[in-house]
Amino acid sequence: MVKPTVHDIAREAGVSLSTVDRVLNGRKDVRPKNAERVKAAVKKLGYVRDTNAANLAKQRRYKFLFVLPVGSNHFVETIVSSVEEASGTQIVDRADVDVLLVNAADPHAVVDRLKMLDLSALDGVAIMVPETPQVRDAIAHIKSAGIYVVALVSDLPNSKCDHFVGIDNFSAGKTAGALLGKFLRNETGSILVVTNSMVARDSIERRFGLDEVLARDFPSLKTLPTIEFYDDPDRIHETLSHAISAHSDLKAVYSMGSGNAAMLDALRENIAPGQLVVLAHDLTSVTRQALQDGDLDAVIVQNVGHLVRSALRVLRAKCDGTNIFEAQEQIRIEIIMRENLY
Amino acid sequence: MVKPTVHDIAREAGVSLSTVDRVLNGRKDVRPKNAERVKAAVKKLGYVRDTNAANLAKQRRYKFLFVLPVGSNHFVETIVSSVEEASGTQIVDRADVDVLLVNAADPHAVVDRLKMLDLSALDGVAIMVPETPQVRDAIAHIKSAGIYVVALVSDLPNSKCDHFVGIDNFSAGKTAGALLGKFLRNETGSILVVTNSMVARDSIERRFGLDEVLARDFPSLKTLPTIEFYDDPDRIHETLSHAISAHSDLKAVYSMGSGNAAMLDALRENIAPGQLVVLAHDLTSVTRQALQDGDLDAVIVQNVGHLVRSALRVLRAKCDGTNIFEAQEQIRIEIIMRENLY
DNA sequence: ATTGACGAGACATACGTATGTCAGTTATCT
DNA sequence: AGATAACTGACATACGTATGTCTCGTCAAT
Repeated sequence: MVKPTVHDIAREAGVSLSTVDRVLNGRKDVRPKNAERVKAAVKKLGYVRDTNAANLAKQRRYKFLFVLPVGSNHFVETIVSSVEEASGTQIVDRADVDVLLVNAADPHAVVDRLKMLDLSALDGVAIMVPETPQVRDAIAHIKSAGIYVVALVSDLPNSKCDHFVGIDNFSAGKTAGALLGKFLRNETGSILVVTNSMVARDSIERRFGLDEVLARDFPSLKTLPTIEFYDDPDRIHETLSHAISAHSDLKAVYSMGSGNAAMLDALRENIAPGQLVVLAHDLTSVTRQALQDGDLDAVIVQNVGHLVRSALRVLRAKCDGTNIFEAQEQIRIEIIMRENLY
Repeated sequence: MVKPTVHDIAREAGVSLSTVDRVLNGRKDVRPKNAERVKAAVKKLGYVRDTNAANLAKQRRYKFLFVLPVGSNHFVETIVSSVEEASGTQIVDRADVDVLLVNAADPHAVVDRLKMLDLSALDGVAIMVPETPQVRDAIAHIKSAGIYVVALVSDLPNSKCDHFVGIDNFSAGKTAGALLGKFLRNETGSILVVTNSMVARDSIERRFGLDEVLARDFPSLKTLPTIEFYDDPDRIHETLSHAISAHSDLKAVYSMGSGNAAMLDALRENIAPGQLVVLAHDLTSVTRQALQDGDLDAVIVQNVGHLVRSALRVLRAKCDGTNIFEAQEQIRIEIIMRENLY
């Protein structure tokens, strides 16, 4: 049983190769009746286009762009280096991949940068910025140019993206809750929740998930109101030491976002090692070191290499018009401790 | 900057296309001097063979085989269905994938089945059986026929495999130890360790890892000698209920291998839900349900889809003579709870 | 001087698909 | 009916690589 080719289709349908090509590539100038016969032949013979041969013939190179937020964010740095790593892999075969760093804090700046893109030389964009009305419009504009867009890390539910590559942050929060609950089995006390900013939807969703699990399954643990850092190390030190002295029953700290370096510093200054359970998100040089040193009990992770490769695979599939294999593109919520660090 | 082709190499080296082809494909009839010039040109222009075009021209289809143990093993079932799922993906493009089930308990039977293989119609094998001298010889035989072999799940360190696809079981055991230690924070007591058989190297390595972490980091927890089930449900019930009554300070059960269904049944009969911390390996229908029901606190997992796809990617890369991307082929030790179940 | 082995080049064909040209055939509209 | 537009097929060329055949020069051994 050998794979059928366009020639087989042409023979089966009783039309010429040109007509088959016209049907397959959605060109005009083909009678409905013949189009039907070609489609029937495709179905009957189980023809699937040989994407490699097609791309070879098309001499096509894809151009993909990652739009990422700049800033003092270690997580983004790991994404950038994963993108660079992935360039030179089978995945980015026949594709050029670039990274564009934008100031995500300023929606207008983001949109301005997006407007400057040369859309004619672009096939797909993976974008990681908070969703604002301006951003939503910019994405609509990009998409109207026939460019595929996937949301990365943070979903953009109101923008018409082709795909979301990232974890479900509500589940991530629930996972944090379950982990804290099990780490504090049979204990009573309160949990400090910190993040850089509750404006980011990620933090909001994680907080919801956390509260749901703790309230339902671990009622002896109480979560304190979220403390926001606003990227200010001084504020981190001050608020943390204040919270620690204010809550004598404090049992754990859960950091939902970035700013882990300063937070860990502040913890080291104020409490003895191992006194509190400490949980954070994302594997960076900081959290990695903290796991090694025992300053963090566990980190909730979305594998960045997987994230980047998945985004590239999805964009390629969209461009090639092939199906994506859902199971492979599912980003898992991983729990990393010192012992299963990679 | 466009990708150089064989034509560019020929021009650069001042030889004909045929000569370039002879050098690139290791054929004879090339003067050393010319071979050098071609190699220099390849390096200078940064030529990399277009694998897709090459495979297209070669009209090549690869044939891969998964050799897996039969038996009442849910884990193997998940592998088989992952293999079937993956057939029909980009990964197995230009490849046929088969599964061969063998009776791993009988090394001679395994070897007999391996000897019956038509090696001329085979390009790569992913094999998951315990390593015995007979198996080692059979693998050497397969390899001597120019077929690539990767070890799956259990490493075969004394066989000359091309790759190992699976987790480090020593680290997996350490992860279990850390998890138990953190789940039983501030508690004192003993931990029951069960498995089907300590003959499998996986179990031995996991046990080593477990003991190392518990002894070093959690000295208040004591591990009991490993109980072996030998695939006997009655024995599971009997030994478990005996162990539970014999150790009044029992705090946790860690199941290192298969046989989880019967073990969970036995636990449900003998103890109240939530009384013990329960840990197991591998995500199957059984452990999945037990996580949902709260009968298992966590499962240590090697993602089976990833496992299968990695094996296929590695085999393809070996056949194509391309590099494998290590970071992508690293199988991670995942910790799954009800909240991050996928 | 002849033979033969080896090294090298020129050229052709193929893989499955894309795409263009051009001549020729229908269908549709006035 | 004639003009026009819509459709169709035959054919060629290309993508980058593989692989075959045929030719020819070189060099050493007979």
